[in-house]
Amino acid sequence: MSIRYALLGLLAKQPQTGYDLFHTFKTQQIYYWSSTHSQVYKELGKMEEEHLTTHDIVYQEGSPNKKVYTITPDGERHLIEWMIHTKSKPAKIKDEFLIKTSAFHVISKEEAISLLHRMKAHNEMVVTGTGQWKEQTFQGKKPGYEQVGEYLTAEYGIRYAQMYVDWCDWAIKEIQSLPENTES
Amino acid sequence: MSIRYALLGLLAKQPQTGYDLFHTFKTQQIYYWSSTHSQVYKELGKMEEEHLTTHDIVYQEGSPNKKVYTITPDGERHLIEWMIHTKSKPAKIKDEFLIKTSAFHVISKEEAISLLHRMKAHNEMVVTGTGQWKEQTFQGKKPGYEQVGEYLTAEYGIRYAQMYVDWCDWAIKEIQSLPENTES
DNA sequence: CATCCCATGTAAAAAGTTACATGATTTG
DNA sequence: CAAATCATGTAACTTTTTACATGGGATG
Repeated sequence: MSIRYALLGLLAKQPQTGYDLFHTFKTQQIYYWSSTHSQVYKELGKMEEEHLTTHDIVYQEGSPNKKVYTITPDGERHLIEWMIHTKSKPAKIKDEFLIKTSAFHVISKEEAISLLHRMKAHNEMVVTGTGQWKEQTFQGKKPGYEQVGEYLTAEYGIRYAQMYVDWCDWAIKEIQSLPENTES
Repeated sequence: MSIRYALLGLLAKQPQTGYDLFHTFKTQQIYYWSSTHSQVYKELGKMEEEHLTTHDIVYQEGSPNKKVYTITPDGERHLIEWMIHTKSKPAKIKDEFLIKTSAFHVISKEEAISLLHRMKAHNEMVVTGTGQWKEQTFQGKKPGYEQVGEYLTAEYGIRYAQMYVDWCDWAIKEIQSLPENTES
C-alpha cells in the first residue's frame, strides 16, 4: 500500500516507464525506499485500474516498445491527500550490520573492528557517489522548487552515510579502548 | 531468514521469552529492526525445530506461564558464522517521510515546512529518549565487552536521530530561501 | 469499568522477492 | 561471443502485517 506513494511521487515529477521507475529505486539516490521490477509493474497495473495513472505506448525501433505512465489529476490529489493528511509511519529499517553490531560480544574485538572498517569504507563510497551525483545534477546552484525533492533527499543521503562513517570511526576507537572479555 | 539472526543476537545476551523479544523490537532502542509478535513466535518455533534454541517453561501464578528461550551452542555457532562470513546485505529502509520529501514540489512551501517541523520534533524526542536510556544504562561509564553491542547501537540511534534533526533544520532554511513555483 | 500489561498462539491477507520467460541491440 | 542494457510481464515462494482468539490481574 505504500510503494504506491513512492511511485506516484516519482510520476508526479515526470511521466516514466516501469523500467525507469525500477531503476530509480535500484540505482538512483533512493536509499530510502527499495523495490523490485516485478512489484513495480504489478503496482502500476493496479493503479491504472484505480485511475491514478494512465499510460501511452511508445513504439520504438531497435528497443522494445514501452509504456510511459503518467499520473492523473486523481492520482495527484491522492498523493497530496496522503502527504498532508496521513501521518507518516515511523521508518522501517532493516539493517543487518547493526544486528551484527548488537551481537559483537560473541566475536573478538579484532573481528568486530574488521567488520567496522569494511562498513566504513562502504559508506565512504556512498558519500562520494551521492556527492558527485548532487554536484553533477545541481552544479553548486540551488534548485528550482520542482527539483527541491531530489535536492533535499540527496543531501539527506550524504548526511546519513557521513553519520555512518563517523560512527564507525568512533566505534572502532571505543572497542579498542575496552578490555576484551576473557570468559565465554 | 534474517529476523532469525536478530533473535539469535538478542538471545545470545540472555535467555528471554517471545514476549520480551517482541517488546525489545517494539520499544527498546532497536530502530534498526522491526517485527511483530506473530512473526517472533513463529520464528522461535522454527529455530527450535532446527535446534538453534531450546525453551524452559516457567510456571507463574497470577500471570500466564511463559516459555523462556535459550540459544544453543549450535545456535551460537550459526550466529557467529553469519556474523563473520556472510556479507551484510545493504540496509533496507522504508521511510515514508523521505518519500513525502521527494514529492514536496506538489505541495506548498508552507505545508512542506510544517511537515519538516513535525518530523524535527519527533526526532528531538528520540534523541532525548535514547540519550536518557543510555545514561541510565551506562551512567557515563564504558560498558564491559558483553554490553558493547547495546552501547554502540544506542550511540548510533542518537546520532541517527540527531542527523535527522539537523537535516530538518537545514531543509527548512533551504526551502525558505527558494522561490515558490507559480506554475502548476 | 475501561484500558493496559502480561503471555502465546493461529489464520488470512498483503507485500515483497526470486525465478522463469522472451528477445533485440549494444558494449567490451 | 559473453555480458550488459533495454523492456515487460507471470508464477511461485517467502516474508511481513493485520486480525482473530483467549484470559487473568493491575491501573486509573
